[in-house]
Amino acid sequence: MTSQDVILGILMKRSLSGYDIKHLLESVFSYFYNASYGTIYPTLSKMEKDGLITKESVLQEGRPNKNIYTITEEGRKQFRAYMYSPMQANEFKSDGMTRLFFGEFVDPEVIARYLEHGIAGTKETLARLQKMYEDCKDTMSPTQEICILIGIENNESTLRTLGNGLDRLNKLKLEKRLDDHE
Amino acid sequence: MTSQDVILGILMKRSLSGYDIKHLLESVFSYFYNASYGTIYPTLSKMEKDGLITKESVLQEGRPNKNIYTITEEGRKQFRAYMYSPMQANEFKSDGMTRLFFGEFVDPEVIARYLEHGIAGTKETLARLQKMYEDCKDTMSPTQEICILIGIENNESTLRTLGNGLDRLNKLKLEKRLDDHE
DNA sequence: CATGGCATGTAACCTGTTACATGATTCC
DNA sequence: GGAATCATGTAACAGGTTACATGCCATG
Repeated sequence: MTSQDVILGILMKRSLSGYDIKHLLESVFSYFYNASYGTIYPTLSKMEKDGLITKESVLQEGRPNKNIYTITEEGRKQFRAYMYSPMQANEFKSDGMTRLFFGEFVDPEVIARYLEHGIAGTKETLARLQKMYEDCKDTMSPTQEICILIGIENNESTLRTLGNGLDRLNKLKLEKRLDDHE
Repeated sequence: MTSQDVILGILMKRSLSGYDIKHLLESVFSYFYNASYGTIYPTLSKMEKDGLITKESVLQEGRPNKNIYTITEEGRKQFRAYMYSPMQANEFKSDGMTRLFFGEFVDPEVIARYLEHGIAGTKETLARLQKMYEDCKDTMSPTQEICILIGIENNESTLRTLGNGLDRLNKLKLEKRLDDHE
């Protein structure tokens, strides 16, 4: 999965500008994919050069001009090729988990901070996904609904597991305190 | 979090070779971090040059020689700096979720394959984590235990949610079939 | 005799981010 | 007056992967 594949998928439904695409990625996709302008604009240029999309400049008053990109038949073909290509494994990289793994080298208070930070972040993501689901569930495709429900369920579970982690940590602290009094 | 931070953390406990580090990453870390030899060896060289670790060549008979790396006081200082630096957000990139999101453009059978692929992969990860937990739980630090338990719980949840997704999909297929008969 | 484990290393490549530049308009 | 939104783009850099090169030993 490259940014090109994702952009092609987005353009399958309607023509958009690079700016629009970025906003879509931030809202709907943010849970499983992300890209910066520094990726999007050069990729769009390359795709146009390769004939996968066409550019139409739209003049606007009071605002900068827009470049609206439309997928070509060649682009649709390319997108289908992606959708039928072998699947790539998920990629997950967690600074929080890494720190937790090395937790024996820092104070328990720091570990608690790690977990609390994770809990706050997960809560935010969850709230965002739930809001999105409420706002869009009538206009979403069935598989998009599955997709967002999976995201919600996963974050709910992560929230539980991080909470459990914090409980385990507090239990450890308590045990240690009891040991110290022996 | 860079590969340097992770390598420093690993060397905090004992001195290891690049080859050993790679194997550790594959087994214990694979759930939340990964690096290839093409990252590990150049990083180790750079770290030695920067005085964070020292190299000791160990001659072996019947096998290639090993370079065993040991963390220095400077390296420990650097590692502590990482552990107290601001936390980075988790990174998650999912080809499967992306395809699911664009599911309206392919046959339902293909979507089912996506989900089944995800289920198989998650089961594998889960089995690996559970085996690791059984094998190592007596030698793990408390926070490492929390870490692996979080991984297990998360994969159990993902398995449930993917299963739910498959059920939802089958329900949709059924509804569609009923609609077609009207 | 081929495969896989042990062990290190590099060069070419890919993919992506950050930070900057530009500039008008609207909202507080 | 300052910040945010709209809108595009690039250059420098970071961080990584893949594939290859080397070579011996043990196992099937």
